[in-house]
Amino acid sequence: MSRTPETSAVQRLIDTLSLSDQVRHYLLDALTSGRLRPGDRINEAELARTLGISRNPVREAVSGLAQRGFLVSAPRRGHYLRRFTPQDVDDVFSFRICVESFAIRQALPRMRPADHDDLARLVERMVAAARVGRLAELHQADMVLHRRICELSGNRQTLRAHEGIDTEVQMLIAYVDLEREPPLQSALAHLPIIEALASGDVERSVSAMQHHLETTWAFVHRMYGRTSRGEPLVAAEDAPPSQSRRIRE
Amino acid sequence: MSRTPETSAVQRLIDTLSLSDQVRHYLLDALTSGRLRPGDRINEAELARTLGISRNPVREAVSGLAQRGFLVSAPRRGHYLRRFTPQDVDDVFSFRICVESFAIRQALPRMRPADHDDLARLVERMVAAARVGRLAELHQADMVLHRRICELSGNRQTLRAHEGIDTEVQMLIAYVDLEREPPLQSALAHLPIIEALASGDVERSVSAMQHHLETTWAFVHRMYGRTSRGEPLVAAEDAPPSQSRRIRE
DNA sequence: AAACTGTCCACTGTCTGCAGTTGATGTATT
DNA sequence: AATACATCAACTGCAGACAGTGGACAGTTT
Repeated sequence: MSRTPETSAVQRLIDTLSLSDQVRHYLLDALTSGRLRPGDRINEAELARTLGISRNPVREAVSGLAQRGFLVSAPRRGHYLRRFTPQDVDDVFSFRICVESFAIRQALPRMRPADHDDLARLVERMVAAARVGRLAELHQADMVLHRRICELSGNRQTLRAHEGIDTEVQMLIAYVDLEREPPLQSALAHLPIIEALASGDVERSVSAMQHHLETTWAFVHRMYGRTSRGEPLVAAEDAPPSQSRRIRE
Repeated sequence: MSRTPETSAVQRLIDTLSLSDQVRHYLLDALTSGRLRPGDRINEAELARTLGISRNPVREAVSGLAQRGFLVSAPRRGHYLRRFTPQDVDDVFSFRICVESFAIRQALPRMRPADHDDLARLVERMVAAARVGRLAELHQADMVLHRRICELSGNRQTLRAHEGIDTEVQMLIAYVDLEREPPLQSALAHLPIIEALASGDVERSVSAMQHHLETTWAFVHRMYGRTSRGEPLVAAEDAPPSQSRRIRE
């Protein structure tokens, strides 16, 4: 049996997903990559045609993302990517600090040497990627590092919450990447965190994480101070309903 | 024009929801009320027949709840309510303490006298309900109180996270309400919290909240120590996939 | 010219039907 | 009797189609 390259293995895994799951990933990527911009509506029929499938899987994916808060829905008028306000940035990042600090507190006592090595390798990857300007790889490793800490906490609720936060953050920065933290600085900013973790000092680790997140927060906030000026900021969560059918029971 | 009672107004509001939204609420109620028990499978066709609708709205609701983690899905074999382990209890409650503490820190500086009165009235309702043994009303007010604090934080992420936690907690206690905290004690336990909030002392408020949640945590944990003994505890998140179709890119 | 009204189109929400898979039941084989 | 295999019913995943609504546009009125 001929060995297939890694991408094919991944591809085979993807192929086993239901169509609605594939659409969900497709849309999540569109959201977090900036291909879909705030205010953009999702045309179910058109998307279904584009993907070569029927509308049902599309609807399931879209409706699920709306339930999770990544899309807003206007009854009878479809779903769209909501707009972001400076307050959204503050909400996400302040909550993120809360969650990731908690993750560190739960993770650190459980961490073994191999885990510390893992994190160190991730930072190395970030630094290397930053040096050669591979930004995508840098941000990928960045995301993995933060998620890894949540995984190490062993708390499913924490990990789940982080998933949502991470998606929010990626959506926030997806379409305003005008000015980011310098890559190398961004990569090196994680060193104090893993060093503090390796030392076993919980409070120092939490402080380091908070400092790092506050820096990122400030960058994102600055972008929103500029880019969102004058735009209609508040998402239309209203919309008058209409029809009237009821389920039995 | 004849005035309709309040329930009709609510009913009219529900009627304006799409069928899938109605099913979603129906299922959430089934989950949190204990009508659906851990391990129970959801038969889409049967549920659709019961509700007198087609399978599509049912599928959308079910798939959304699965995406939010309230149901586990086994490809080609349907969705079911996952089983709960003692660790799930610990995960939920420790994270809940994290979130609600954070909510207090953000909410307290923003609270106005009217807000404190609001919370006080809720506790009064709880005590009154506890005295006359109206447990449903007690727990309802309890839930509203905790959510209200998250609302007062003004942080959408916090509120959203709390929604998930609250659902998890209700699912946890829905089918094991063998021994709960005595009603009156449960109601009175909230007094120190709102008193501390009224005094404006953040740290004391957080401590009071943590103490209260740890008490509840201990009660729920004790129930799981007993009831889940011997049962298959771990949810089946595995299941071998099969088919292979792909969306066009 | 502005506001109002009627018509039309695009899209969502829902329904019915079909194919493929899964798990179960029954049968044959050792 | 136990195991392997074939058969079958039930259910999920998906497709295609229809009805009703919302918004746009044009025509009419003041």
